[in-house]
Parts: sequence; C-alpha cells; structure tokens
Amino acid sequence: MSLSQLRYFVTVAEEGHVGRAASRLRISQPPLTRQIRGLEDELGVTLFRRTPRGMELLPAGERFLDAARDVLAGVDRAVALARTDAGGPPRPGGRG
Amino acid sequence: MSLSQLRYFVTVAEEGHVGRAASRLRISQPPLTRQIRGLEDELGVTLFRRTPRGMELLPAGERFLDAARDVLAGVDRAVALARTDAGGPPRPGGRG
DNA sequence: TGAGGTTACGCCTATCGTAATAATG
DNA sequence: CATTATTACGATAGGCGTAACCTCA
Repeated sequence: MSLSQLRYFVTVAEEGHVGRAASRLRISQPPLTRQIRGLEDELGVTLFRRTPRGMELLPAGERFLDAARDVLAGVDRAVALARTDAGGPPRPGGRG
Repeated sequence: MSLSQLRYFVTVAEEGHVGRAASRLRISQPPLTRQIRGLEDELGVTLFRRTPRGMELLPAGERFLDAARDVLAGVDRAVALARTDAGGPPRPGGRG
C-alpha cells in the first residue's frame, strides 16, 4: 500500500472512470488499473464494480474512500506542521 | 514522500538511534539513513539533530512525529474499514 | 463496431545490502 | 580506537508507457 495508490483510488472514485482519472493524474490507464487492482488485492476487498460505463464504487469502496481522504489530508497536515517555522534551522539547499 | 518513510521516521524517533531502528525495521542502517535524509530534504526541514549518541528529535520533528503517527493510524483504520464485512463479495484468490 | 478496462512486455527509477568513509570523544 | 551516522557501488524490485487483448451492448 502506498500514498500513490490512495491518491489513484480517490481520483478513480471521483471520476468513476479510469480513463478520465488517468488523464487527471497525468498517467496512462494501464498503471492506474494495475494500482487499483493491486490495492484491492492487498486489501482482499473489491472496491469497485466494473461496468461497461466505468467504475462504480462498492460499499467497501465508499468506506475506504472516506478513510483514504482522511489519510491524504493527514499527510498534508503533517507536511505543513513540519514546515511551521518555530525556530528550526533551515537546511542548506532547502527552498529558503 | 511514502508510507515507508513515515514508518521509518517514527521508528527512528522512538529509538533515538538509527541502528536500533533499522534492527526493529529488519533493514540495514544505510537505507534507513537515506530515507530519513530524503524525507528531510523533501520537507525542507531538519527533523533530527545528529549527535555522537544517536538521533535527537528537533521541535519540527516532534510536530511531524505526531502527525505521522496520525497518518499511519489512519491507514490502519482505512484497511479495517474496507475489510469490514458489510455484504461485499469476496475476491477470488483472497485470503479467505 | 465502439467504449472501457485489463494484460504483456521493455525501460527506467528507486530501494536495498555490503563495504568503505567521516565525525565525535 | 570505539561508536554512530553517512556515502559509494552493484543487484533487485516496482512503476510507467506503448501495444495488444477481452468484455459488454
């Protein structure tokens, strides 16, 4: 499980369409399909129902979507907290 | 930034020692050092102070530690939620 | 036939482990 | 010299893109 997989999953869930999601993520469909598939495989849970119209979120997927968004938001929060200037010395080569 | 980096960081923070942290993580010191360094570089923030006795958490590191734990807990929660049996069909080849 | 998701294959990057190096006291 | 973190170098695994394939209506 990786943060990329979580981002990919959220995008596919939002678009309901691998092609559109891939476009938004600036990657091609195959790696996106594989990552979603790998995520499902690792979880042991089917997150989407494949239809001729696209990807339909299953109940397990909806529950996971909520938690995945929380994780990604937590990452942003962590980064912001670390970068909060509170007397820490700047790194040489940092964006300072 | 990766979930591995977050796990590595939390372990080093808890041990205050790259060697012990690496042992707990079942990897060797060099990759652990590199991942911590890469994390600091990506954040643009120094998280630890290197001393002859080990790794000492700086203020930015303490703030990040709290948030990193939250992220990792969120991942566990997401997995548990997805696996919550609520009528979802089992995957063929799953761990059933 | 058309739309959409999936699999096969090759390339590139990232990560790991072993060995060697630098700093501290 | 002893301890700890870091860098150099080669091997392995994972991710991406192009091309080809399967499924459904």
